[in-house]
Amino acid sequence: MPELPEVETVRRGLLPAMEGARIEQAVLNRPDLRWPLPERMAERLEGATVERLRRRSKYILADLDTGESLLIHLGMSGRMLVSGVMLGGFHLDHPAPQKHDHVVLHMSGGGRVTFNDARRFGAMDLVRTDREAAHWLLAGLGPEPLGNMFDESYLIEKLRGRATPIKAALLDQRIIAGLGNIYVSEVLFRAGIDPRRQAGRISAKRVAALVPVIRTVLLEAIEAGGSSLRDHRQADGELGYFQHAFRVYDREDEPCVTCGTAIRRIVQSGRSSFFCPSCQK
DNA sequence: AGTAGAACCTGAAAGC
DNA sequence: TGCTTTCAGGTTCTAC
Repeated sequence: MPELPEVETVRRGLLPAMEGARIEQAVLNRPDLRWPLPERMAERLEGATVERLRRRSKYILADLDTGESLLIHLGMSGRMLVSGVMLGGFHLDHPAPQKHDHVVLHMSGGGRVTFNDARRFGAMDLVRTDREAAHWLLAGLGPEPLGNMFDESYLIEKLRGRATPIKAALLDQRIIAGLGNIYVSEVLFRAGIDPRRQAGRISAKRVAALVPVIRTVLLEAIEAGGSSLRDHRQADGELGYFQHAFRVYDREDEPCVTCGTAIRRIVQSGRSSFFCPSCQK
């Protein structure tokens, strides 16, 4: 489900329930997600106040006043539901429990945060905040695409000599952290690059042009997510999903928005890529 | 070293 | 209607 923009939208949606609030009760309905939950997780959470909510790539970090941070990844199907607070001008009532509600946090102030994940590819862990960068899940991540460490010269250098398709390179979280299958297709469409092209064989000029495209695509999606929070009509408290008009993703056989050619779908390393065979070379 | 593919899970949708 | 197959927005592990 979630790539960087969706995770950022989830983070923002969690703020009113979590930031500055105390975790009064943590209910763990199973001992593991993708991996076992950390030792004594409920005890380490209960009584702690959430000082800040941050995002690193597709991870959410809740900094606690205990010196630890709760690390959250939504995997493919992970969903966050907030209730008991105001969101987008609506008061969100507590929903009935659902199948796959794995972790429920009862917050001071009446807020509730429910982590639901059918496929259980998601994860949670507790890490010392001051040693967070060394955490095994975060240590290998490349730069934030919206941060200062990501720029034209970095990407040119990283892609140099690579035989892998540009699609796979942009999906590689060690090169750039936060893009997923949807936004890679969208980025390559806007940059006019064929997803099958070998990363190291794209001219430096075209690689450089990718950088602002990546930023624009992500920022537009974050903005769309922000709108969904402001104009939350369903008021069901589910965060991170929002209507966003994709130009190529999931549009196989539909006309290209630029030239009308039918969008193609191919499989690369087991995953769908969508592109316009006329606009992308 | 670098890359492609399988594996981890469940559920929704499409196909027959 | 019901059974089977395919596919899903992520990441790690294994095998070439």
